Amino acid sequence: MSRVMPMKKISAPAAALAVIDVSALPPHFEAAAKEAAFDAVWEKNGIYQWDPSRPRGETFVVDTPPPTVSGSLHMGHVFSYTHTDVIVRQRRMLGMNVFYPMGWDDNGLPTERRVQNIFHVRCDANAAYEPGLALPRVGDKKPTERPRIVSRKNFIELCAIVTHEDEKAFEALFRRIALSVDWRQTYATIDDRCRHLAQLSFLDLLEKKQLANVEAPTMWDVDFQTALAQADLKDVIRPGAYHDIQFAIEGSDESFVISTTRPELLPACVAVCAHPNDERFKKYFGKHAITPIFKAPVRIFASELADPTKGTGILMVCTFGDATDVTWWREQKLPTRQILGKDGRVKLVEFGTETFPSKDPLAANAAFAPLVGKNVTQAQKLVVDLLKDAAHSALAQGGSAPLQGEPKKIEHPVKMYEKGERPLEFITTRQWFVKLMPNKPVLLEKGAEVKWWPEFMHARFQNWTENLNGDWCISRQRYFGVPIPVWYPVLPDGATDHEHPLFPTPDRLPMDPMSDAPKGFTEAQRNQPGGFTGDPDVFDTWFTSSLTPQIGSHWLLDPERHAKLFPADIRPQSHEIIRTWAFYTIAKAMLHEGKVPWRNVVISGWILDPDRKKMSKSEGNVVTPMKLLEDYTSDGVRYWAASARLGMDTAFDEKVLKVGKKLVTKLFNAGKYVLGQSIGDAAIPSDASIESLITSELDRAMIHKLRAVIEKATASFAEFEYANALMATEQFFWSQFTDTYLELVKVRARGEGVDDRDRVSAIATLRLTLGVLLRLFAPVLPYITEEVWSWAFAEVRGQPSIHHAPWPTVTELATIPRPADEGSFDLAAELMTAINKKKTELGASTGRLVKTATIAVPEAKRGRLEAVLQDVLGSTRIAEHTLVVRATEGDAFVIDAMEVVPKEERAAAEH
RNA sequence: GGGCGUUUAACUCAGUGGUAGAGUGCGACCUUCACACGGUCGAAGUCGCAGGUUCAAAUCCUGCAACGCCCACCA
Repeated sequence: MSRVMPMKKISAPAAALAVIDVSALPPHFEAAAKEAAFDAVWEKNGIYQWDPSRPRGETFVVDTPPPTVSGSLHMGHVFSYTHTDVIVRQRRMLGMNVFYPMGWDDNGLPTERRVQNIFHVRCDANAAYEPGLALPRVGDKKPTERPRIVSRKNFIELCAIVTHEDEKAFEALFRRIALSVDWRQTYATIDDRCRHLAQLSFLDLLEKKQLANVEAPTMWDVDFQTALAQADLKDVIRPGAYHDIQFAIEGSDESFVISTTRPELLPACVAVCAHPNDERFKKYFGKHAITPIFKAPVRIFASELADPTKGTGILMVCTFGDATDVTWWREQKLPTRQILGKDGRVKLVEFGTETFPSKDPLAANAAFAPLVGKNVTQAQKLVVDLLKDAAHSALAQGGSAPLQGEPKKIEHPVKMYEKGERPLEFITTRQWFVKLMPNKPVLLEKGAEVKWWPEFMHARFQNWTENLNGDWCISRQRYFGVPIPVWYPVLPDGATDHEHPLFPTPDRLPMDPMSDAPKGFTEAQRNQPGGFTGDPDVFDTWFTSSLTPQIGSHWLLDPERHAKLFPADIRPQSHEIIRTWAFYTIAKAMLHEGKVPWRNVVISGWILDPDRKKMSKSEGNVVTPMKLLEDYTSDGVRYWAASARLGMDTAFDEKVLKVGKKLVTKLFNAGKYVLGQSIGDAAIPSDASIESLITSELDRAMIHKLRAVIEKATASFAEFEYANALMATEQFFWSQFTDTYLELVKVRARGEGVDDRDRVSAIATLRLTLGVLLRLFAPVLPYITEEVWSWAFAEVRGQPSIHHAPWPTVTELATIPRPADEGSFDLAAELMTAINKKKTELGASTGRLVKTATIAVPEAKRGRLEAVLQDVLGSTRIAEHTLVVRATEGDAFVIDAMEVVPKEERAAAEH
C-alpha cells in the first residue's frame, strides 16, 4: 500500500515530487512495531541473501565471529556486532554480493560447566548411555546430593538442549538490532559440518606432516583435568613464599641453600642448577647434591637460564614446577619424577627405586607416606613442617633444620587456565600437537599479508607469534567437543600401541572413535587384546573455531563454493582474542593452503563501564540490551555503537544513546516535512529530470556541500571508519540541512512571494538531499531510514528497500550545476545567524515577524549576498529592510537596528 | 622487564603544522504552521607535564607521568 497521494497530471519529475499524506503518519516513530515488521519484510524478501551465482569479484565475504552461546548477551555483543553490520550494509549498498553468515560457538568448557550446573550432572565416558533420559533443572539453589553421573552421549544431548535454546535467544536479539545476516547461512561448532571439517583438517595436517602425537610434560588444569595450550593461559598475581632449604653436597660436609616457592615438589627434585659464571657455585658443577628429607642424590649443572640475582642464585629443578623445568629436563635429559597425578594430588611413589633413588629409603618413604592423596597446598604445609625438623637435614653428619629461617612472603605471577581457579601443573601425558615452532617465520609473513584495522593491532599478533614457546596442544580431555578421529591398536599383551595410530578415511567423517570401529575391526574387538581402542579426547575448541572461514565456504566439502568464499574479505573481532582466534585462523589457512584466511582484520574495542573496566559477566557490571533497545530504539543503540571508532575501548554512556534516539526522531520529522511539501500548481515539463529543476543559487550551493559529505563518508567507509562517516553525515544533516537549509527555504517551498521555478527548485532540492541523507544513514539506522524511504522513495525510485538502494555518489549529482559562488550557503547561514542573534537579544523568538531591520553589510559581501538575500529575509520574516554597506569588525554582518512586531499585535499581523 | 594504546570544556569524544571544535550537561530566551523526543543565543579549555624543531605545534621529535591493554622465565 502506497502512502503517495495520487497526482492529477503525472509527469516523471512531478511523480518524483509527489506529496505524501502527512496526516496518515503517527506523531512519532513507532519503533518497536516497525522493527518487528521490517525484520519480517526483509526476511520475506530475502534482501540479505547471498547470491551464489555471482562471481567472487563482486562478493564481500564476512568471517562472522560465532558468539559463545553462554546464556545472555550484553552490550559488548551489541557493540561489536553492530560495527560489522554497519560495514556490511554499506558494502551491500555499493552493490556487493554480501556473504554474512552466523555461527554459534557451543563447544567447550563454558557449555560443559553450565550443563553440569543446570542439570546437576557429571559426565563419565565409561558410563552406559540411557536412551530418552530426561532430567529436571535444578534451578539456582545449590543441590545437596552428589551430581548424577551420565554417559558422554547423554551429556552431549543435554548440551544440545541448552545451546539450542540460547541460539534462539541470540538470534532474536541479533534480529532486533537488525544484523543483516543471511540466516540461511548458519552453523554451530558442534554440528555435523563443523565436526566433519575439523576432522578433515586433522587428516589434512596429518598428511602434511604438521601433527605430532607425543608423551610429554604438558600444561594441565587439575580441576578440569585437561591439557591446555599456551593461548589458554593467563598470568595471575598470587601470594607465595620463598622457602630457603639447605641441600648437601654428596660425599662432603659442604652445603648450599636453594630458595623455592614450591617446597612440596622437593620429592620431585631431579637436579640443581646455577649460572655457569656464578663463582659461588662453580665448584659444585658436575657433582651431586643430596636433598633433605628424601636424601635423593641429584645432579648439579650449569645453565644460562639461571639468574644469579634471584633467590639464592641456585635452584632446584623438579618434574615439573614450571616451564623452565621442562626446558632443563629436556636439555639435560634429566629423569622424570612425577609426584602429582592428573587430579592435582600427590600420588604414591616408592623411594629407594631406580626412579626415586634415596640414600635412606626407609626414612624417605616414611616421610612421603602422609603426603599421598594431598593436594598441592596441603602437601606444601606438610613438607614445610618436615623441613623444620633437624632430623631431616640433608647433611650426612646431621645438621640443623633444612628450612633456613621463616618463609619470605612474596607476590608473584602464576600461570593459570583462563577459566580456572588453581595454578597449572606440568604433567606428563600423551597429547596431539600441531607444529607451530618451525612455522613461525611463515606465520609472521602471513600476519603481515593481512591488513589490520587499526594498524597497530598487527603488533599484538607479531608480539605473540614471536614469543610462542611451544607447539599447539590440540587434544583436550573433555566430553563436549569434536572427537579426535583416531584409534590405537591394542597389543596382544593388552597394552595400547600409541606408535601406530589408525585413522579413518575422509569418507567416513564425521565420526566418533568411541562408537565407530576402524576398518578391518569389529565393535567386539574394542579394548580387547589384539583389537583396538578409541582416542577418548576431543579437540581444543579453537581447533574448530580457527576454521570459521572454511566452515563458511564448506572448504573440502564443496570446492566450487570454497573458491567463491575463501579467503574472506573481513574478519571482525575483538583484540583480546588476537592470540587465539586470529592467530590460529591464520595458522590453519597457512598450513592447509598456504593462504591468508582473510584480507582484513577489523578490530572492535571493548565496552567499559563508567569506571573504565571491561564490561563482562564475571565483573557483574553488565548492562542488558533489551531495556535499552526499548528505551532508545534499535537505531538509537546502533548509533551509539557506530559512534565508537575501530579498536577504541569506549565507556558505556547512556547519553550517547539519547543522542541516537533524538537523531531517529529528527529524521522522522524532517522526512515528514520534506515529503509533505507540495509544488502546488507549478507546471513541470514532462521531460525534465528532478536534477534539472534545481535552479536557485542557494539550492545549488547546498547540493555542493552535500557532494563533500558523500565523498567524506564514502572515503571513511572504504577504511572501515564508519564512525567518521556517521559523524560527517550527522553533522551535515543536523546543522546544515535541518537547522539551516530547511529554515532558509521554508517560505520559498510554500510558494510565498516567489515564482514557481524557485519554489520547485527548493522542493526538488529537499527531496534530493533527503534521499541522499537517508542512504548515507541507512547502514547505521536501518529502521528509520527504511521507514522514511518507504513513504515515497521506494515507489518513485523503484527500490523497495533502502538497503538495496545504491550508495550515494557525486556522479548522481553531476548534472546539477555548481553554484555561482561556493560560499553562498555559508553566507546565507551567517546572515541568518546574525539576525537570530539580534532577535534573541531582543527577547523575541526567531519566528517573530520583523517590521523593519537595518543590516550593515561589508562591501565584500554585498554583491555575493544578492542571490540568497530573499531566502534569508523570508526565513527570518523581515518585512522591510535597509542594507547599509559599510565596513564592520571582522567583515561580519551587523544588525544595526531591528523592530519586531509586539506579541499582542502578532495574531493580527499574521492574518 | 619488553611492546602497544590513551591523556583536548564538567561528561562522552572529533581534530596529524596555520586564529581551539561537536554533542551532552549548564545558563538565558522562545508554545514557531516537520519536530518541546524541539528551536535560538550564550558561558565554559595553559589541548597530561618538561624540553626541542619551526615564522608557526593539540598536531612533528625527545624525555617523563598517569591510566588501560598485550606479552615475558612460577626458582
